[in-house]
Amino acid sequence: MILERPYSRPLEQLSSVGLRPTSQRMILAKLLFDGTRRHVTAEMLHYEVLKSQKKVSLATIYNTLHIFTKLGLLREIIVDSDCSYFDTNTTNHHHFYREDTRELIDIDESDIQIGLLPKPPEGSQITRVDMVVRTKKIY
Amino acid sequence: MILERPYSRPLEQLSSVGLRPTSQRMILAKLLFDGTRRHVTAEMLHYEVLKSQKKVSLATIYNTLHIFTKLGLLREIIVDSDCSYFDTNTTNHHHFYREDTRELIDIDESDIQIGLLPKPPEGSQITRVDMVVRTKKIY
DNA sequence: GTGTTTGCAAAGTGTTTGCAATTTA
DNA sequence: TAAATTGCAAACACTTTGCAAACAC
Repeated sequence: MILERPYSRPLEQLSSVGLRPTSQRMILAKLLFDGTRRHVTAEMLHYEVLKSQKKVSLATIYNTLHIFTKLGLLREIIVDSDCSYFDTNTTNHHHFYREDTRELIDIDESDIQIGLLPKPPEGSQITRVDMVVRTKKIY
Repeated sequence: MILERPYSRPLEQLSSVGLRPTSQRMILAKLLFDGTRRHVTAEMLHYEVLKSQKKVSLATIYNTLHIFTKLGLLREIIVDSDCSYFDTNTTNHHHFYREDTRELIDIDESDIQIGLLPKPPEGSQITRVDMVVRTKKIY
């Protein structure tokens, strides 16, 4: 597995998409773009912020996650109707979803071969292929 | 494409899983198990019930969809954080999701070749593989 | 009769929004 | 100082739940 971002560059991430580096965005960007692939929910991020003795309102976290997603810094992953996950890996890849821990785990695109896709419905074009391999705990 | 249920057998569907055929369940089962593959949301189903001059409360529709899902009559498909879809086709298959119309379209398992899956995370076993091919409108 | 099922209304949950105060450039 | 951003609290949409009345067997 190759990491595209070997070390943290939160400021560069923000300025690369033309966003003002406000203190809240910097706090979030540092947590998100720390060089590892992360899958976070708004609540998880909020908790991490508080844990680090800082403060960003939940509303701002939601707004920021969506802004980051719209600008291509994050990708939203829909696997659970209860909450949205945001992935710092915005390249094409897939996921295991552990239903026991509600945890997402990357599957590299190269680790799964998908054959030719059928033609999309008339008048529409494919934007993205998401494969979710759901798993449960072994008892 | 082969239909597993060439004609409607709502009563058989209910009794096969040991559910009492109450009038509400019969109304819903007739709409759902009409022999075609359907993808419905609770709201859609509610609307169809009202359109046919009948009445089932939304709460009962939600409860019934979940009971049917738990008993294997339906499969829940998660593609949109705004609402849950329920699929009358409970065999392994995949979907196109038209983001413009919010419509699900079946892709037969045989229409897509998926290579070997990576080993699932330690302590977990694969329960299901969901592929969602998202599409958008061509302008 | 007895346990199951229903429907209403209320509550719950994750998320979004309006808007005044604050911050950035 | 003009425009962007934040945070609060209220609003929101979808979904679930408590409970009394109705129903199935």
